[in-house]
Amino acid sequence: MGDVVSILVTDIDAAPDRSVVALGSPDSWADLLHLIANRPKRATERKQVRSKRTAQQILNAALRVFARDGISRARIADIAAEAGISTSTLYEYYKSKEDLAYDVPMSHLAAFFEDYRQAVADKAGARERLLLYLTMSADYAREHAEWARMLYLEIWPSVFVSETDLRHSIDDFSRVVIFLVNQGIKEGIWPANRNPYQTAAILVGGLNQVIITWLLYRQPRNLTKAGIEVVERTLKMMESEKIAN
Amino acid sequence: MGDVVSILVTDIDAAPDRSVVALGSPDSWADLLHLIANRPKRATERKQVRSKRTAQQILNAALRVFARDGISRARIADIAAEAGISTSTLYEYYKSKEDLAYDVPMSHLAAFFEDYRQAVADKAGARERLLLYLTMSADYAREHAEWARMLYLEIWPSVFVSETDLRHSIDDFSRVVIFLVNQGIKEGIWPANRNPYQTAAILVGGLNQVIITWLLYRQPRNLTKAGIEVVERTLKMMESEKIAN
DNA sequence: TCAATATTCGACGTTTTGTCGGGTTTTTTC
DNA sequence: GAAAAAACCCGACAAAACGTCGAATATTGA
Repeated sequence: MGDVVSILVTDIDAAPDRSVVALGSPDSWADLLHLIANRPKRATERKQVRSKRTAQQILNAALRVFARDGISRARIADIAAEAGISTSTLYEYYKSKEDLAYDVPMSHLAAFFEDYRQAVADKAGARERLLLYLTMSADYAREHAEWARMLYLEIWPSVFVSETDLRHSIDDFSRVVIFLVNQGIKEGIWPANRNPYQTAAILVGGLNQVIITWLLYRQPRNLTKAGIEVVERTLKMMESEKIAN
Repeated sequence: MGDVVSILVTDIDAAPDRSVVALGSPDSWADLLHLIANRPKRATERKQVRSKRTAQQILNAALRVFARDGISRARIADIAAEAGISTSTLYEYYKSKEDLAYDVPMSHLAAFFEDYRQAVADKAGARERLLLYLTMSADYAREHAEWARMLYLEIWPSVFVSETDLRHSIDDFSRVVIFLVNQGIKEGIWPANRNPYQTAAILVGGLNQVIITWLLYRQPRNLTKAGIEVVERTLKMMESEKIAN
């Protein structure tokens, strides 16, 4: 999987520093949901209506062209043409192709978090919340395949995402899983003698593997179903760990 | 995780075509090992000794520069300079940057397969072979971090690898896991009512997640240990599935 | 040794990225 | 509601990176 959950680590060293702790491990579920759904968008917000429309057209065009040609092969001129503007206008919005490539996945990621925030509102237990989260992420990839292709297969793994805002959003993805794993341990669903980061890695890794395989080969055919199955199987195995121990 | 194991799928549709079956699912373990360790190298083998040395220098230089700057930011001129040749000479060896980027991981991948082939010689059971395979892959990533960074974080997930020779080697990685999972099912170690592709996805996905986290953040500190732990835990969980069922 | 072949490189052409100055449209101010 | 300010847009141009070609050099084999 690549993917989206990679930072199983951010919080580990955070203990000494209050501010990082506050950001890294919100005390409550509500705080965490609020955090992930409200990451600052672009610093350069556009003022005029026409301009907002242009900005949106650029994002749409970029998604199409990047998905079709791949980021490295895609040309800025093509994206501008697709958006119906000149290349120099595009540079008015983004300082480089790299900058644009990193911004494209952001809006969708924010939309996913918002979707989840609403869907999870009436769920209480860690298991139910986690199951919903992971299966929704598979389903979201299926529904927005162009975007998922770009994020999972090109953007996420890039070493240099580390330096961008996008990194925070990607970190958020795993932060949620780790929070819920810890909650589940507190609830006694899963054994406490397991490393929660490792648990999260297995859950997310397995699912992402399935998602990526689907993105590349459209196998398994029904991603939604396959996502649910792999997550439920993994969760069940983890629950039986307690017994087996 | 990206990773290396992605093609959990290749064999599925292969049944009707004999040649594909033969290639995709060798009957014996020995055949499979032979296959993966002997993928054709470059088509353009060099004739002169001087030239072979130059070819090696290019690969070494490319690995250093790609790992340092990332593939998209790396410049062909820098790689040539690092290799002590002119850029036009480099084009004598590779027709494009992309071509070079895809070739760099190949030699190491072949070396890994060869290492494994030797190490597994005296192992018999599917479980032991699989455990060795996966833990060795984590350890190999640790030992060759620059290479692993390039493969796991940049090359592997790329959409366009599909079109290259590299894809075959990457497919080989998962082919081995799937072969061993099936062997384990025959041996009765794991339950037969599970989808072997899914089983492989969980094993590889979880491990790769750990490897990628290490590549990005050097966490967990001891990758070798963490790799063994996550694989053993997953294998144990899978064995207890039978009981829990 | 010398002819045939393989390899190297400097010079040059092409493509793509990115910048700049000025013109146009929209918003703000009075 | 008109003028000033700000935001926006684009054509022309500069810079950088990619990639090609033919001549020069080195290697091989007879």
